[in-house]
Amino acid sequence: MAAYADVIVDIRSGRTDRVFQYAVPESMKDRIRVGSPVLVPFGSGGRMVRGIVTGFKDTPDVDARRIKSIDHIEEGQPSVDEQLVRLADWISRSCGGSMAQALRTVMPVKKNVKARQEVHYLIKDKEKAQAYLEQIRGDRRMKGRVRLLDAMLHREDLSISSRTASSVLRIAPGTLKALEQQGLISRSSRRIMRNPDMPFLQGWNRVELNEEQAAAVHDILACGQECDRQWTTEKAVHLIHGITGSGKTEVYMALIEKVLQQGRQVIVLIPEISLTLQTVSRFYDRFGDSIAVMNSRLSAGERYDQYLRAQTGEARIMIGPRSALFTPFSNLGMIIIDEEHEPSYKSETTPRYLAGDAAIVRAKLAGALVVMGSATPSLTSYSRALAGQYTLHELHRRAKAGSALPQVEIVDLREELRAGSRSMFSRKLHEQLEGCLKRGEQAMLFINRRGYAGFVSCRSCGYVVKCSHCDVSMTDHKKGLLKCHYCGSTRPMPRICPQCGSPYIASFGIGTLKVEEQLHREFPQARVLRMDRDTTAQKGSGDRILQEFAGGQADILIGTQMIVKGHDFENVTLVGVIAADLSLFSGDYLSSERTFQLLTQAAGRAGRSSRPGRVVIQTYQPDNYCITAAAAQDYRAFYDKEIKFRKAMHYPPACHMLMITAQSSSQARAREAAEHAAVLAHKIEHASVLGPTGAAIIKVKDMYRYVLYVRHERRRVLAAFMKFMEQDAAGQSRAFYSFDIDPFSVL
DNA sequence: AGCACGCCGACT
DNA sequence: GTCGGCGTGCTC
Repeated sequence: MAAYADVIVDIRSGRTDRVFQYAVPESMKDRIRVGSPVLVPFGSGGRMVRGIVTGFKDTPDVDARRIKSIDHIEEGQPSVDEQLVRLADWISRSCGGSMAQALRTVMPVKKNVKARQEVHYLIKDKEKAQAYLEQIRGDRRMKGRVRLLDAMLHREDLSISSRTASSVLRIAPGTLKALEQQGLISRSSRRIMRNPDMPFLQGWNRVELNEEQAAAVHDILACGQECDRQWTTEKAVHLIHGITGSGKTEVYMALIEKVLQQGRQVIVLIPEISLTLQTVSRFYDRFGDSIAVMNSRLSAGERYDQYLRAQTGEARIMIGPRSALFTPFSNLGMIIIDEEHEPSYKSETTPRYLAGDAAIVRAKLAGALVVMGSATPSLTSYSRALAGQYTLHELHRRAKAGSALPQVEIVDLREELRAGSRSMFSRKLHEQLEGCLKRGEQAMLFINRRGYAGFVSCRSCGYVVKCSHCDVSMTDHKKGLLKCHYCGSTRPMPRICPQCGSPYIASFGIGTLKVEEQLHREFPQARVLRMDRDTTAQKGSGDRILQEFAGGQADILIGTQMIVKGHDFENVTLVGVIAADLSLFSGDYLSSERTFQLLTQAAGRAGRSSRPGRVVIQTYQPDNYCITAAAAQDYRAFYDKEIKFRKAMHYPPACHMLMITAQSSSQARAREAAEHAAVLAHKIEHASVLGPTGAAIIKVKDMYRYVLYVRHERRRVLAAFMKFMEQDAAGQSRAFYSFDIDPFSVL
């Protein structure tokens, strides 16, 4: 073992963001390794600080007399996997932020002091339990009990650990207690040792794969075998582009099964928003409690338990949001990223890593495969797949027998206005809603409130005011003034439409509440549920609304984008998009992509079972390619158009962009700081600099904000500049800088 | 982040 | 003459 260790000293400052060399005392040499948490003397006075070992060397880099010794290894503190230390190094270099910050993001949370005992519950009498289950099935107040008994009865040993019951099945402690008191289950602290070699796959709920699905599974596994010989990105990274309802989840499950059979583990990333009971229970049905679930709602202790389950091999599948990427599996075989295009796969705090890119790095370190899937892949991923960097798999057919893609109609709202229809429901949508209600089927109304900031458009011809330099829409900035969020140019609000001369030009804003009111007026008999940020503020209320709707307790569900993400409602035959344009001109380069994704996903909610689905998309831009392509569920048509636009405008993925925001309570100082950053940015070779300009909302919480964009072909160059700026800024406290690298969701 | 070193104003 | 202000710089 080497004589010297590289240690990252964990101090909350960018100034010490480098390794410091320490001597390894003889007594530690057999125990210390990369990732070990250590206590080292740092600075004058021999003050002790925490650190993480990131590497070893035989020779000192500096005068050996200056090198101190490691004090001790912090036993009991969680250590970091060697692979994860290297992943942290990549994150720090490619996404900005200090190495200490990167290490903190890949590290497990601090251990909970109290040791956990293994409590198990066992079904006492199988027949009795089954009879009781049938008796309460369908009772909505007994949902937890049904879930629990179902799971337990499906297990060979008729038992379940309390940990699995609460974290995977979300069973309340009271439910367990009640069933125990009824004498149906018994509590014990017996430890069931699972034999890892035992066939543990239960095999129920398995679905035959169709040809397309089977082919994708086969091809991916074949690439996996080649990767075992030599790992390459082309062979290891797979993008499944499958239309809504094409059964991507079944493909994932088949893959997971195979990887588990090889004795390797799987990480499944899903967007935070779809970490619902429905999604997780699907996996649980198939794989039982070899599943661990990460969730932002878990406490630190619970989270650590999930880590432990993964580390000890008790769990072999980790399902969770992007942070699940750092699960310390020893023999990781596959990382699955569901709904790959979702914005929640990018960290919104430093380090701003992209789960997809980080997954590829982790997979490379582990020799594992990456499988990304989406009905609407991000432009970046799809362009990489077309360029041959990833292997592309296309699923063109809906998996469920008899289910077809819905029939989509676009309603031109300009025509509606001309025909004298002033309601936010077009005649077409009104008629469809009526029919839907009459047949006792359900409808979803989707309104994208994100565009609330207010773009300016003409109600008569659909004209949208755009910036002449940037080809993005201008937003209603303050009274009478329009502004471009990219270059900062302004122009006065036109009184009449510059295109058709109509006076019906105004900024546009509409919300879910308005839709609900209108619905009550036009369909007083309909039972309506509303789901948006206001109604889901309470923990668990989102799940409740969705379950009520799934249970048929409402006819119409109104909501923002949160209702379109991956929920399967069998009885929904109509989807209405109130104003498709709302997200189209929100003022950033991603607005088209986001609109297309939302519309495609929304349309995909209709007709999931055998009854035919219908979709009505209302818009002022019936000819816009985002809308026509989404209506036709034609991803490729959208992609081809959009990628041309991005290339022409030098927007990602044609290049990378760094956004620097300078903030200060003094407007002059904020502007100065942004200008200072711009001067420095201009020195980067092959970079182009946009701005600085005042932020769209210049003053937030009494802080003035100026933004600057730096474009460069290489992300690393931008990350390095960001690091430099962080340290530069720490030295001169003229203003406070914050940074973001593309893709940014909102500007 | 801490802590020492360092070079200018009001004090026992 | 000295105590101490916190500006600047370093920490293996």
